[in-house]
Amino acid sequence: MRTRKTDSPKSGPGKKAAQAKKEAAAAEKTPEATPKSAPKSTPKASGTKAARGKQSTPKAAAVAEAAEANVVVAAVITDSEVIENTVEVPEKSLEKRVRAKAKPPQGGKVAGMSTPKETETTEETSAKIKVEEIKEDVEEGLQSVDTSILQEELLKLEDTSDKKYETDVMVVSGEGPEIEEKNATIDAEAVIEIKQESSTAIKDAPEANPEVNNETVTFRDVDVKDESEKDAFEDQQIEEEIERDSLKETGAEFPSAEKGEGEVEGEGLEGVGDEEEGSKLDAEEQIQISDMAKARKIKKEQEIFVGGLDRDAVEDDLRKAFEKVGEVVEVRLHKDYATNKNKGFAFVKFANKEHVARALEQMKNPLIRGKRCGIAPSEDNDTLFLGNICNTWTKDAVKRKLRDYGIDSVEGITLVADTQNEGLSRGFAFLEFACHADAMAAYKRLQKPDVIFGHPERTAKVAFGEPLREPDPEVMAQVKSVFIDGLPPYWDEDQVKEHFKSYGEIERVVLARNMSTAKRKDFGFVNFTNHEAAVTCVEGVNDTELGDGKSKMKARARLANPLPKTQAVKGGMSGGFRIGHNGIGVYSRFGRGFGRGRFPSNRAGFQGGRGFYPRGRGRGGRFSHASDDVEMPYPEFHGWRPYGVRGGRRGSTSGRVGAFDRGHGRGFPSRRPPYPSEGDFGGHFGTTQFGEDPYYYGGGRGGLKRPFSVIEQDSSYLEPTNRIRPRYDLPDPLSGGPRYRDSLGTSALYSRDYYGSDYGGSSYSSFYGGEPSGGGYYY
DNA sequence: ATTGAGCGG
Repeated sequence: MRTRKTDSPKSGPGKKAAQAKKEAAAAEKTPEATPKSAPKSTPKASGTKAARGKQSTPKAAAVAEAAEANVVVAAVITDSEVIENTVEVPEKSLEKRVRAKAKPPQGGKVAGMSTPKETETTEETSAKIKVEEIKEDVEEGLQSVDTSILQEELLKLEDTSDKKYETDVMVVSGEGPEIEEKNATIDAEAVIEIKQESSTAIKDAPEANPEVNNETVTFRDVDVKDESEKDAFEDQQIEEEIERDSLKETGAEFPSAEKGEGEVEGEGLEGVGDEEEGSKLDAEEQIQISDMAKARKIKKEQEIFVGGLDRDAVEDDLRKAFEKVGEVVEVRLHKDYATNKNKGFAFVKFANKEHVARALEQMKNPLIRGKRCGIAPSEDNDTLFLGNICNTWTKDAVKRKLRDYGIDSVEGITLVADTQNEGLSRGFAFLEFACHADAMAAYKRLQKPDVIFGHPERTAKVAFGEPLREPDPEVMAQVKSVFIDGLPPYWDEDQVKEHFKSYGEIERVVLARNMSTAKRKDFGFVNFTNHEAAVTCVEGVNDTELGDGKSKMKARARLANPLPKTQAVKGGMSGGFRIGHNGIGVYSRFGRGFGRGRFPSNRAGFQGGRGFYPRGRGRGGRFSHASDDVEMPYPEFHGWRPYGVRGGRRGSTSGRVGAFDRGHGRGFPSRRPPYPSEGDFGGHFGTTQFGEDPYYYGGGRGGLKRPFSVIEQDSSYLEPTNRIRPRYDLPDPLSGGPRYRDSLGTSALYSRDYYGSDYGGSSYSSFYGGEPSGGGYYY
């Protein structure tokens, strides 16, 4: 059963040129010249490697045909209905996307296949994989198929033959009404070759031809009804990955990467998944990474993320909307061909970053297709998650080990402590880097199979960190109190006041010493009479040493957690009263942002621990001004639900209508009670099924690194590490692994940790019942 | 316990 939609997803001007270019590139390629993508081979598989070498003419023909086609290669597993993977330009992305989107076949059957250096048992496991099994899974509708994995497996099977493992490939060419589809049945290898051809073809033109980036991908995940809510994040992740590869492939275009075409290509085909021995990234690789990161950054700066789109919105709707504020160069609307609708988000690329800035200024909540949306900058993640660390290790041990692996660019390590057991960690840490390039380089290095952090029989897990949350800028802009960690314990209130009075008029000082509740006694609060003084204090004090010479202590200062005082927060009608309810993604970082470095932020105070607000003269000054918070409050952007949703929540998009409306007492998802403003702290957070909005983009220019919450509802998405190198540490094969926190668990976790202890249960007056706004009960 | 600790009123 063919279910593919026939509409043409793309319609970019200049596409023809790109196509021509691709064709030309493809023409130059001979099948023989195509380096085998060399799916990582296990020892067992190596015996069958020969199969890869053989080139058959029918295949070549199919390859040629596909390469000629301007875009889509849809792979359908023979005899299986339903499953299709349709990928549009850039073709090179196909494999990556498929891999990224699909979850591996059940039970870890495939789990090891891209992890050549796994244990003996693993190899055996993967050797047992049969295509039929995969097909069964497909037919059962249990999951989508990771065709790249399938292909790899096919190649490993001793008896792989063209006959046996045919795969339907749908080639779509043309555009608009002239779109033409052809089905061709070819063998699995040919599919791979097609992919390879495609990927080589695109390398000629990525940045030069923006339209080739006008990709849209669709996957028919039969086990998911409505994926839209999680798609944004994963798609961006995937986009990034693709982009990374794409840039990598075009390394030759970058000044410092002087690879020959063949090499570049080979390199590119190896992709992220390659797992060569070798302990360090070589210099060239480093350079490449840094180059692509630069290019990436530039590209990212030229675009914005648009979320909360009406599902029926089309590229043109976006274009029209944003043309008002800048020259729109490209609209990448992510679509779901299964439903023939968009996925609710898009990336809009502008001519330059000034236009981006303007858009961010003026189009905070654009009305597109009649629906209020939200926008955010598109940014990078500089934080790595490192798991599987022996829990007795100290931060220093981690740091040393990282050095052993040649990673010395870490700017900060947050080794998460085990609160129960003094001195032990919870076995994971966050590594902060100065930039995405550094993080990426480290990521690559840590991917290698020799990376072990003391955990017996376990390689470390590496991934990009999930975003932390940031409080509403408007709210933070009113905080007058500074939380200071590392106050000399012998200071009393007066001494503290004396020490900080230079920053502004101090209303009051509260020391932990005098708090019965405080576990530590080395922190305190300095309450100024105005926000500016608090900010000044934070910047002045942070990372300086305090003390009278007896014992100096390095202090860390942050704006204190805002006190959720009703409307106070609202500062009029516009504003972010939903403290702790927003979903601004923030990656904590050290030593950046604030002049003297910065304490790692966390969920900005709405986590069991109150956070340090990472904003300020944010992020290298790219967008922020110190006054941002004050002068330019960003309206909220409430989007989809973040975390899991209890039954039914996820089933439809209708409940999301008006999700971005706020402050008017209406427009919230129908199944969700209107937010009482502080109910977010109280009732709301106590009620775990109502999670935070993941797509809150409060203008995002502050610490927002990624406008998503990454928490997954189900396990059909693989995070980077998994895509690249599945591990065997997934205790529950059916769950997709422990990293996929289930919705309720997640919800509960967040509810408790973020908001529970401090705010939970408190009853604050409802916004809807509310007191008049204004005032601002912040300290 | 493989996605973050530390915050009063």
